[in-house]
Amino acid sequence: MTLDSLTLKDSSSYHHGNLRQTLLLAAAEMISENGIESLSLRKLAEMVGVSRTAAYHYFQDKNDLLCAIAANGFRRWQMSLNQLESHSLPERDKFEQYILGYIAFATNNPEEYELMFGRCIWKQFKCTQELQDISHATFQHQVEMIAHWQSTGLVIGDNPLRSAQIIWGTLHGIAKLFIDGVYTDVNRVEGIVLSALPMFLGPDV
Amino acid sequence: MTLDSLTLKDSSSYHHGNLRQTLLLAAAEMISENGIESLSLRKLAEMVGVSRTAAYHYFQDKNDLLCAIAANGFRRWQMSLNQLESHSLPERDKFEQYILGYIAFATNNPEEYELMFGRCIWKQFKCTQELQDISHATFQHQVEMIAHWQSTGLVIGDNPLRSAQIIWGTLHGIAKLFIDGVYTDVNRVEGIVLSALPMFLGPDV
DNA sequence: CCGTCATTTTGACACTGTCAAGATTGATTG
DNA sequence: CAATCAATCTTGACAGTGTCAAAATGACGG
Repeated sequence: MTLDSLTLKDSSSYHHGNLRQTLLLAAAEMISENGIESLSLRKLAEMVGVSRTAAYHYFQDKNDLLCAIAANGFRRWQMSLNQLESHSLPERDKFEQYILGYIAFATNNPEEYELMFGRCIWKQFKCTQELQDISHATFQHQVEMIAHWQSTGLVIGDNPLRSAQIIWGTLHGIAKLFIDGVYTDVNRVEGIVLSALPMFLGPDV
Repeated sequence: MTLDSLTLKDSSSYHHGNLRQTLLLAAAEMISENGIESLSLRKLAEMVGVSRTAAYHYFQDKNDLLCAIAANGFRRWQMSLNQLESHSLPERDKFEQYILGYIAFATNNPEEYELMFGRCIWKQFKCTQELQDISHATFQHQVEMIAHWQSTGLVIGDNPLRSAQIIWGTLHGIAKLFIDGVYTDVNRVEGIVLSALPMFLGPDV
């Protein structure tokens, strides 16, 4: 499977073969290059070498395509989580890696992150079932991780859901202020989140 | 100045008189009713009773109008801050009121908040000078408030800017997860932010 | 009354998402 | 092998958008 087969249609063949995959990849690239709002179905079609409405055979509408990209993002993030858990590290270091990993994921894939957690999809109640499922599973996964760290006394609080919401909120807020350009120096984000870390730790660590 | 004079053009007169104000008010209402992305200059013009391009005499483009609305939001928020400071309250209660006030402002005016702190304006580097000025002043104001609370030992940390960034990040993140519909039960936001509050307090309070 | 100027309108263009209907093709039958 | 069928892709069309250039309108000072 060459790159060409994923980005350009072999102009001799009417049927593309793997148009859905190609569209998803091209759209993801387009988005990460120039932002979500720069994605147009028509430009996408032209880039892939297909007519303007071809995508409608695989995606109900533009929102459906965006949901699929977001779902891919959740899959990647969950793989990150699994990989983190498979390492054998002191729990305190694991927690730190979780936090740094979250920020890294957000700042390295800002547009995908915006799609996953932003208003674009969630606010308008147009969330695909697929996206609903994978995102809920991911949330659940993270709550369980926090709950575990809390049960060992590493993380403060006695309500796992509450703690997860606060920690997540903090990470999300700091990430978003950078992603959206309110904080302008992206290089400082690690330092900020590292000084926030002790806030979450219990008294004995 | 009646409501009519602010929303509908007196059809007998060619010149509107206060079109800029009228456009700003109508746009703000339109946005807070149906969301930022539902604001169209053409619908706005029709609602105000004026032709589609009339707004271009007062605003350079759509982005310019959005910046003006955001700037109004900053002015309102800064008045809130001033009002809070003028009250005579124990500092600890003032801090709590600050936090609750921030969340209330964000959740009561979600679309305006999104405009003030979201990617829509900041990410695309199309920020008006007016908006630049008022927002910087507001940020500065908040950093000074945190710095003051920190100097008295109420708030943890020794770096005022750092602490301000973290506190603001946390508030922003929690607010945004609600506003954008990731957290769905808006009524719980106060509880969450109140349990986050102790994280920020020094050891002796 | 005339001209200047701020203000508003009209016409036009390129762009967007999306629908309905038709064209093309590979696969599956009889 | 040929005919049918279903999947796939294209064409035409429509309403909507932001925005520019040029024209029209009205108020006001000379």
